[in-house]
Amino acid sequence: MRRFIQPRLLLLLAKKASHGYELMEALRAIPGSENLSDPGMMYRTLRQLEKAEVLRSAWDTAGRGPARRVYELTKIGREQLEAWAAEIRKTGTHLEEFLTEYESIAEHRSAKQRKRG
Amino acid sequence: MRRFIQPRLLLLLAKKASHGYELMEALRAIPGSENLSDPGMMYRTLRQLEKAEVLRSAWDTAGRGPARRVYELTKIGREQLEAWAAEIRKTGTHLEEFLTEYESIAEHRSAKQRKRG
DNA sequence: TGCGACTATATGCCAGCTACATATAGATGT
DNA sequence: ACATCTATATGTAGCTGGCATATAGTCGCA
Repeated sequence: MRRFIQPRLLLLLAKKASHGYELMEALRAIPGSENLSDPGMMYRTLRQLEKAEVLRSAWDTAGRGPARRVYELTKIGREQLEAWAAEIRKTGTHLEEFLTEYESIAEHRSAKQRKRG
Repeated sequence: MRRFIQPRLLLLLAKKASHGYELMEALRAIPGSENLSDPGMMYRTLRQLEKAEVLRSAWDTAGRGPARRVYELTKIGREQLEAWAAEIRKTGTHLEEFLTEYESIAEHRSAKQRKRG
């Protein structure tokens, strides 16, 4: 699934507004999404989503450490997330169909092998 | 899922040796794989898989129409397909986890909306 | 026999994406 | 003062995907 970082970010932000660094660490903690936690990808993707009005951001200078750019979902963002969910459901179905097909021929093959052996 | 054309081709070829044009039409007929049926992609991917010794090919001049380059799986190819299946199973799991999470927050949101309304 | 449609393989190109490296800088602890 | 951590951002090179284009054999048919 291409651009899986996008739905992952939107889902995280749907739960709670957050900034790049925190999102990066959150992704790092999700099995199967570790590879999405590259800072380069992160920040560029966030800016791109903001440009598309899927997210909006504001600087947060309170708290400790350097200033953070805090992102939150817009209405478009919530709709986008729903669209992603629909697409991911479809993709999941296609993957299952693939596996069913694969297992049917794989079993066929091992049946023949049992016969031969 | 990146490069989904590869597992799809390998699965088709695991069932039956075939050539580019036929594989293209086969993909076109599989729901969710229509977009993989571009001839440019097809032929390049097939050559690439042959170079990686996942497939082997031979010209077939019998039958009607122009000569066809017929591909079949190698042993490496069958192993590769099995590896793809394993990866796809994993990806499927991650997608399900995503959807479960999404549905939990989506439900939460609509519960709040019902309360408000 | 000439022409269009179909079958078949192949290359060119470019925009966008990904991975990896690097730059910058404020805050914190010792 | 210096290292480490937090935080954001850019540079770049290679790969991928989508779309267009080239080439050519075969078939049906008018």
